[in-house]
Amino acid sequence: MKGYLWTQAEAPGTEPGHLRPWEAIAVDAVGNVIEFWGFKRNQGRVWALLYLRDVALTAAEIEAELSLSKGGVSMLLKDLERWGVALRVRGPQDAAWRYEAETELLKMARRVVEEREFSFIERVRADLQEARRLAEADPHTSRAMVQRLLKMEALADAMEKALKLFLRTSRLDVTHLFEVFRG
Amino acid sequence: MKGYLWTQAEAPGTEPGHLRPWEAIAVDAVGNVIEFWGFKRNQGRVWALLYLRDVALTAAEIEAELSLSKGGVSMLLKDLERWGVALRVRGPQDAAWRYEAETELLKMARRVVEEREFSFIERVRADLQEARRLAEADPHTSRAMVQRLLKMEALADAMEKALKLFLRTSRLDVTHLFEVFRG
DNA sequence: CATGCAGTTCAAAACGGCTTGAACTATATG
DNA sequence: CATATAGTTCAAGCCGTTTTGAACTGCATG
Repeated sequence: MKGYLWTQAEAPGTEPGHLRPWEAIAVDAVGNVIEFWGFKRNQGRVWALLYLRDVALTAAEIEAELSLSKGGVSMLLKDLERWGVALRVRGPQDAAWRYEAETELLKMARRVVEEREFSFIERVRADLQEARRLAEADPHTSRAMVQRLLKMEALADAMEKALKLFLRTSRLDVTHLFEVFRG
Repeated sequence: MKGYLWTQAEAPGTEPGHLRPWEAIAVDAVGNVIEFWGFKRNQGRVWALLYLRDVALTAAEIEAELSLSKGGVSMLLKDLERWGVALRVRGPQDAAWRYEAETELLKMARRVVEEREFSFIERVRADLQEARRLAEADPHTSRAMVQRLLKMEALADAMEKALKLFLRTSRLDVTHLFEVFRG
C-alpha cells in the first residue's frame, strides 16, 4: 500500500494538473468512446481517470488533472454517481468527498443506453403509426402509400429487435471479458 | 403514368410547400432515426420524402416541400447519391435532374455505418495500445496500471465484436422483412 | 457566529455543427 | 453567343449543447 501513497503524493509526473502523456491518451480515448455512445466526452474522461488511477480522487484533483472547471466537475460527478458509474466515498480524516470508478461500468452504462434507445424507438413507432392512421383516414391516400408507411413501421420493429440482440450479446461478451481479467 | 402526373400536379394537399400532416410526421420520424444513427436529420427527411412519394422529385420540389435552402438541398442530395441511397435520374423532356429513393437503403446505410464505426474503433484501439506502450516504457508504471490499460483494450475488442454481430443480425432481419413485403 | 473550504447552481460565453443565401459555374436553348 | 435556369460552393450566421466562473448554500471548526 505504501506504493499507492507514494504514487499519489510524489511519483514524478503525478503532480496535479499534469497527466502523464499515456494517461492523457487513454483518458481521451475513453472520452471519445463515451461521446460516440451519446454521452458527454468529459463524463468519459472523468471515469477513465478514476479507473486508471485506481485511487479515490477529490473533485479538486480531477479539476486540476483534466483542466476542467469547478462547476463542470461537480455536474459531471453528479451524473456519473447517479448512473452508478462512480462511487462517492468519504475518506477517514478527509474533509472532502472522494470518487472512485465503479468497474461495473458496462452494466450501468448499458442500462442507461437501453432506456434511451428503447424509448426512442417507441416514439418513432408511435409517430409512424399516427402517420398511417391519418393517411388511412384521408380518401386521397393510395393503397401503395399506406404500404410504404407499413414498411417503415416494420423497419422500426427490426431495428428494435436487432438492438435488443445487440445489448444482450454485449452483456454476455463484456461479462465474460471481465471474468477473464479478474482471474 | 397519367396518374403520376395528376398526383404531382393537382392532387389536393400535394401543392409544393405543403406536406400533408402525416407526411410531415413520417418524414420527421425518419429524420429522427437517421440523426440517431449519426447522420444529418435532413438527410433522412429528404430520403423519406422521396420514398413516400414514390415519384422522382426535383431539387426545387424538395426544397419547397421540406422548407430547405437551395444550397442545403444540393449538398444533402449529393450525400445521398454518393451513398447510393438516392438515384439521380433525368426525365425525358425534363430540364432538371430528378431524384428517387433507393429502396435498398438499409444495405447502403449499413455500409456507411460500418466504415465509420470500424475506423472509429480501430482508432480507439490504436490510442489505447499507444498509451500502454508508453506506460510500459516508463519505470514508474505499476503492473496494475498496465493491467487496467489492457482491460480497456479488451473492452474495445468486445465493442467491435458486438457491433459486428449487430450489423450482421440487422442485415438478416431487414432482408427478411423486405422479402415479406415484396411478396 | 465568523471563517473557510466543499460543493451546487445557473446565466453567460464558448464551441461546433448545420443551414442559409449570395456569388459563382455548368448546361441547355433559341 | 446571349440568356435563362439548374446546380455548386462556401463564408457568415444561427442554434443547440457544453463549459465556465462567480455567486450562493451547506457544513464543520475555532
